[in-house]
Amino acid sequence: MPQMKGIRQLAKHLDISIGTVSRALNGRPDVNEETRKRVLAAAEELGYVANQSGRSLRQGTTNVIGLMIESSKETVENSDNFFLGVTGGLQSVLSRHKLDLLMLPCPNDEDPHEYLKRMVARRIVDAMIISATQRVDKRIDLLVKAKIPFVALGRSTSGGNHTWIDLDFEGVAACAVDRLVSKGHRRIAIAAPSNDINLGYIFVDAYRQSLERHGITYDPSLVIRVKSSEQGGYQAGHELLRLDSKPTAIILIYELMAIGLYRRLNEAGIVPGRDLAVIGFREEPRGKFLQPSLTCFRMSLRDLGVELAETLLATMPAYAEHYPKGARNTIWPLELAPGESDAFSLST
Amino acid sequence: MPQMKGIRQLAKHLDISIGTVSRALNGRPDVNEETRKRVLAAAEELGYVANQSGRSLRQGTTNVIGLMIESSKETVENSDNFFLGVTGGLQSVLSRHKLDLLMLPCPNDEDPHEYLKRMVARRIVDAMIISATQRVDKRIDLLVKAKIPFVALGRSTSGGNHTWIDLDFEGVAACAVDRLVSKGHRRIAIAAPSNDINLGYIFVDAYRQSLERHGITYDPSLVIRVKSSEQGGYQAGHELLRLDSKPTAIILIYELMAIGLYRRLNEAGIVPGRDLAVIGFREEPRGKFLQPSLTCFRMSLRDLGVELAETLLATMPAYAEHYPKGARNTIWPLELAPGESDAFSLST
DNA sequence: ACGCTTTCCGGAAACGTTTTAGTATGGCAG
DNA sequence: CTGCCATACTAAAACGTTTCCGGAAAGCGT
Repeated sequence: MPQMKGIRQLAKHLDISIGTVSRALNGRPDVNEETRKRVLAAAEELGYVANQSGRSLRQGTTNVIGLMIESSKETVENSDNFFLGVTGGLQSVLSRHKLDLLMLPCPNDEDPHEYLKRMVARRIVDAMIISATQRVDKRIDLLVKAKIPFVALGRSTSGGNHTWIDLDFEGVAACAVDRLVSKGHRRIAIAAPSNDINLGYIFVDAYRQSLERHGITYDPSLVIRVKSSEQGGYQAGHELLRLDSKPTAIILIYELMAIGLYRRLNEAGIVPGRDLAVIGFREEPRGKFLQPSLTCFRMSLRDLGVELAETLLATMPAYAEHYPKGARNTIWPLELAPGESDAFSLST
Repeated sequence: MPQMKGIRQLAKHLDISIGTVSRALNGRPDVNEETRKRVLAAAEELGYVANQSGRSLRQGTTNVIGLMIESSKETVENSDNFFLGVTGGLQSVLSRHKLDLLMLPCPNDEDPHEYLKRMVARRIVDAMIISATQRVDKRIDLLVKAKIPFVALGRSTSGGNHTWIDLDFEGVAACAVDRLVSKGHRRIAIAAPSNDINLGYIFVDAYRQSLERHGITYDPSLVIRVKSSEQGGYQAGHELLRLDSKPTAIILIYELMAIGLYRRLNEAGIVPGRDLAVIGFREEPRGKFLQPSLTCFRMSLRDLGVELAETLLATMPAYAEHYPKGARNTIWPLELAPGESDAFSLST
């Protein structure tokens, strides 16, 4: 049996109808257990696997979950192992339901909305996970209209109340501010991304609220808008040094900024952790490689992937029974990973 | 026109046959230019995109290229932005041919060979790029037998002479050894991965040959087999310190090892670049974040992606005409990125 | 007017699968 | 013996598209 042409060949080889073969393979009830065994054995022997095109054409389903990611220069530099780490957790859940994960990398010269539209129209996935959602994100309306179950990684105001999971920026900002204030700092700067990413707004808002909770008035001049890169960090250090009334602490939203900041501080003879308290955001993959080590926040990418998968399955009618999630929106916590960079204290 | 059910609706709306609509959309010659314009306009207006299942069922092609990656813990920690970086280059080429890229992440509890078999049987991709090839890799035989065009990222001895691209480990090893020898070093250690990955063997072989070219006899005790992780690097530092006749330089195959090595050296009061010369392998994303900065090697991930895509297209009959590549195997060069960690010199 | 080619389009088959409807068989109660 | 249900199967329709084949209309040289 060199060539497996399809289910027809398999049926002929077994001398039964193709309908029965199909039902046997798909675990349908109305097939003799004896027959099923024979079919399964023959399929295994001949290496038959159902053609996905024919299958999904007929039943309108693909058993594939899509994870849309962007490969822009900035994403590559800042997300790093993020997606790879998350996929581990995703798959550990999805594989239990015989679902496969496909990563859809949006070309960086193409509009993410157009890309997603094309992928959706192709009907290659049953459900989607989209990441890096913007404050207003057309992709969400698209998915809602196309009636494709999805979860957004990152909150958004688009498309009514869709399901999303986001990192606990408020918690992180509050924890960082609390920690710095408890060390006596009053003038705390923050380096935020200058682009339109949602994270920037939320983080700075939370930073502001945390300050005010401590009775510290929010000073807009301490919010330094720079690129989310090493250069941005350098620039942030530069801006910081030019302020009339210098802050004694700074919070960085991207840990990549830290390297640039350290460099600029070094040029000025300022030592992080001794002359200025520095707290970063995400640990991986570079936070702990700096000298002095960066105080920052940590989370389990794998666990986040598990949560994402379970949330997604809860939105898919065919699987929802196993995952009766109440909450449609989840705030994912991060844990403080203390380092040396915020050792500088004003308390006596 | 709320619901687009398919080409049939579109044809009815235009009052022409579905055959003509299909030919118009696919750019076939035998259709009036006037008609084609009308069809295109209507398709755009109604948001019609051909259902991929029906399409690929009929013509046995999907216009999708698969990139198989592994999301094992080790891959996540060491590959980092590697795949995301490469996809940028891949897509810049593929999109010119209206090909889409799909990343197939193999669950880390599943045998890569079984996973690939399933994906291939599904006929969801027209061609494949596989990565992290082993010395003997069953996936290659599988793809050859299934007659699926593919390129392996990493050389292998399986499956006759298939097409592959690999990093220039020989060049890197030679460059590192030459550089260290020129600074007077004679006892040069190497920290290599303890698992079966191809890279380990090739790299150490090249290291050995480079040494012998300089008339230095290869000393197996200087080859330290450790895990490709921070802990591995720490372990390597430990082993190094226990050697009777201590090396004056060390080459690290994974830059992630450097952080652990630095830590162990620091405990022993040894400063990299002053008391011991250290050279790492890949720069991104952590090499330059260390203090003192790590001398290591650098490459353009995007360019590598472009090369991969062009090589793959050359193996696909439908596209080969545009990419008449001669060489089926490519060694991808890396460039030295000097840092401070190998400043230690024995020359007078 | 005729035959020929070219241009354009409609009809229908085909891709591989799942699923619906229908059928033969046998058991069992009436 | 008849009617009825359960079981296990077959036959055929359906999914949406592309492509082969044939044919109508038009152009053109004779």
